[in-house]
Amino acid sequence: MRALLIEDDTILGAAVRDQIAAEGHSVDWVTRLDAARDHIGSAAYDLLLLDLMLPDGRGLGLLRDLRAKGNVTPVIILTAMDQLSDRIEGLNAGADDYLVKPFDLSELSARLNAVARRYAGNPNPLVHIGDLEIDLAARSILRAGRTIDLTAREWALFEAFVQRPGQILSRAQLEERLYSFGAEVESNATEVHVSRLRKKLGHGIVETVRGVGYRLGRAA
Amino acid sequence: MRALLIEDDTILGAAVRDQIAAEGHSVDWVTRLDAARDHIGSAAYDLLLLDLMLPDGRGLGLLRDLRAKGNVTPVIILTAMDQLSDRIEGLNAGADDYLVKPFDLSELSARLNAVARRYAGNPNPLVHIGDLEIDLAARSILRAGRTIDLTAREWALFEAFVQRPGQILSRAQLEERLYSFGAEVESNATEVHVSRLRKKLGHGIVETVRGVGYRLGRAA
DNA sequence: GGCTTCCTGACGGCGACCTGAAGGCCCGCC
DNA sequence: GGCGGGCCTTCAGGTCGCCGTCAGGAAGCC
Repeated sequence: MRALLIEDDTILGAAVRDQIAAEGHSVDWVTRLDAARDHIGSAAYDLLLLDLMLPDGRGLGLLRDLRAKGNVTPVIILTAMDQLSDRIEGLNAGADDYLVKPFDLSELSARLNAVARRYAGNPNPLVHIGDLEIDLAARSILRAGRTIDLTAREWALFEAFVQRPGQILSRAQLEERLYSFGAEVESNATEVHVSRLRKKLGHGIVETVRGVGYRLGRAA
Repeated sequence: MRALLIEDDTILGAAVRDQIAAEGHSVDWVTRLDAARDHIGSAAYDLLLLDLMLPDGRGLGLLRDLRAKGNVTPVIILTAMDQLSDRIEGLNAGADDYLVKPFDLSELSARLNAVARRYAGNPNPLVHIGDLEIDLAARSILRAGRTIDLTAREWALFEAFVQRPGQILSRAQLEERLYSFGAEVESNATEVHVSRLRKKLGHGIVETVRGVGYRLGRAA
């Protein structure tokens, strides 16, 4: 998916850009409306992320223009907490969703996937691993039509493997992912989670690389 | 399309009437609530434009009455800038949209067309979830021929789930939807609403995803 | 065989979640 | 204007699932 980010705050913009890129999408980032118009005119985007307060005008005009021209590209509005009327106006002008600053990157990620999926019209992007059918956005796993439920930690682990198939992930890398930052684990908690994951998914899925870490099995 | 304009300001009223007529619709214009009731009782309108401050009372009562009687005619509220609470009440009472005075006639025209378009497809599409039959436009739910009544909050919640089947909705997303005009919730009100929703719809419908949010159950 | 690394069952604490009850607000009715 | 009822929020008590910890055993590696 290709997204255009229109945001003049450099700190926020960089964070958002990185997050979208981390999800495997490509991002262009501009800080002004005129630049945005140029980009939209010359490239096909699947999603626009639009800040409303920009140095050369308000973003709503751009949105209205696009919709008036029949452009139906999904638009997510980024807006500050106190600009209620802007949000309302934005939705009325044809925005698909909006995020109130400051927002969690996970929140952004969720909306992103929702919008992308809606736009694609597809049921969902599915990943197949062995006999498992995985819907990363909906956080669901199917085997032979039966759903498999994972807890938060189990899912975080599993997701890490699925997003980097074939790659060996060290314990440290996994723990970094499970525990938001700094939190140290001095027990074998990760091992335990791997064990529980295997119990639910079967033993061919996660493979031990002795002395190094874990990776997806070759059943994939 | 046939519209009823309920507005006591003669200058604004005339302008709105002319604009709607210019778009090729027919308009009736009244300046009082009692007259509005008479008209609605005796003719079928496709759209109501409702001012909230009228010489013989507040327009909200009329709106509530209509919705209570099952009337689903689209309603656009006309309201002054400073009456934020009225707008919230209005949307909760079942209005489809609103315009803040003073507004552009082009603005009016856009909303008008949006509403007309939205309700052009006559028979409402039905959504089936488990043994429930849902008519999103009419706000009705049937199980085995019996209707299930939801309160405003309950419906808002349920609608959110129905519109995004399979997707997990975080508390933040749900609350943003329930209280879209800025109010913050620091209690477990959302949980309580989910609880009541389950009591009315059955326990297979809304499913908890611990640590993440809620989603439609797989009974669907 | 001895050492290290890894696996997994068990368990207790904690926090997320659920739900009944109470109080307040708003609205319609008398 | 007072009264009653519906709806919403808040609060508190209780339940239960998840997670970290530990320990004993299994599996690799020399």
